[in-house]
Amino acid sequence: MAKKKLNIEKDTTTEDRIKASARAVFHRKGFAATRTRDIAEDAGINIALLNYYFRSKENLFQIIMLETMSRFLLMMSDFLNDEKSSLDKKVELVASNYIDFIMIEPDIPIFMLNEIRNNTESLLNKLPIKDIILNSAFFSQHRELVAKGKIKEPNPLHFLMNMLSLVVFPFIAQPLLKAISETDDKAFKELMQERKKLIPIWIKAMMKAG
Amino acid sequence: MAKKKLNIEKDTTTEDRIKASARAVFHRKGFAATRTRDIAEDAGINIALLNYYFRSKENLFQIIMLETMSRFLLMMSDFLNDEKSSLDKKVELVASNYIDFIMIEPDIPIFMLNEIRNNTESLLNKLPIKDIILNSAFFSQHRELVAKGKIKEPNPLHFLMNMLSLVVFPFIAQPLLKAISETDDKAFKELMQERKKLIPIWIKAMMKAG
DNA sequence: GTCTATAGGGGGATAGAC
DNA sequence: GTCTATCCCCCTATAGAC
Repeated sequence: MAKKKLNIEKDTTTEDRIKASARAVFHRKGFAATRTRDIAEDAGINIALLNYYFRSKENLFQIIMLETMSRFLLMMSDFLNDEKSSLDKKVELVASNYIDFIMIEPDIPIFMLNEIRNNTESLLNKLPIKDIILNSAFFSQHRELVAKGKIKEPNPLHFLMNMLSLVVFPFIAQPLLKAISETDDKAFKELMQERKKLIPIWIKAMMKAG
Repeated sequence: MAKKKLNIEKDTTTEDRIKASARAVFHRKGFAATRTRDIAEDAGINIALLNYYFRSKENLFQIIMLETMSRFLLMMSDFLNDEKSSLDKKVELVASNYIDFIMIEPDIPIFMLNEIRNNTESLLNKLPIKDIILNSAFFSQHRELVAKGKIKEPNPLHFLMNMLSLVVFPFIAQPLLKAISETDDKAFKELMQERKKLIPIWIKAMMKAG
């Protein structure tokens, strides 16, 4: 233990190493609590070089934030727009893939939601969020099923909220839930694996009920 | 508009006014992004006085954090331990009251979850979280219904997660959801009102399904 | 491109008058 | 108790050598 693994690979450019470190530290601590020193140390360089490449902490943050959000959005778009699959299948896709994604990068959800709160829309307006989500196959399929009477609650926003809630929230509340239930890391991961199968079943039951 | 309402009431003690301001600012911006100057200004006093009463920013934060978490825990405990009501009824209680609570103080959930992430358990261990939640009537009722075959998924943690997810997550993701769907504040509040009735119905359907 | 040294400023905390 | 003035550290950013 001890000795943290630093991000000093020889086969990447300095710029990329700084970005990788910035991403890691920003995601873990958020903008305000992050010091450029931490990023520089993690990347194995000094602050001067960081500013040489990225001008300022603020600017570096904007770059990371934009990339992280684009990545998230692109992933969502892929799942929600797959024309071939049914709505049920899409729920399975989102649950399974998104849980896998968050397991690998557990800091991203709370990081994004927290920074969005502060940046109040400045960033949100730079991305075509509305187009991607609202015009997705996911939403039009939902509309069809509502028309056919297969789904009771007609508002697609409730549907989207429910799906994201059940998938994402347990990770955001992870420390609290662990403390409540004396669950260790291994057991928690198993719970999340179970949810990959359970969430689609639950969602299906909800659609019929209310 | 303009002119922010400052917290300068004559009928409270200075100490209480500082605490009220600290609570407001910490909740909104988190520990790292908060400056003691902001708190002092909001309370209508200066930093010297803040340190006279509370010694340090860190100490003031600990006090606020502990109070906020205690308050949250006490509320949960009240809902989950009401011996008279059925499990279904408890779900209604939590959904309805907790949504009302968050509407009044929308910053609390993400504030708590975010600061818990940084403080890593130091604070969680000061509170009797486990006892209050795990030994609650809520959990024993859940166990009974599992035994009777009325609930399919036996793990009470899934049940707790689902309930909290459906209630809390939409508020945490509020800015994102608003951006996605072009929902304004009024419409969003109506959605949350609808959820007070919908969540208990959904939960009931989920229990039977998986 | 990368470093050392340092400027510049902001923010938490304290001394001391009232 | 409350204020003004000030200290001092830490952090971002830049100047300038290599």
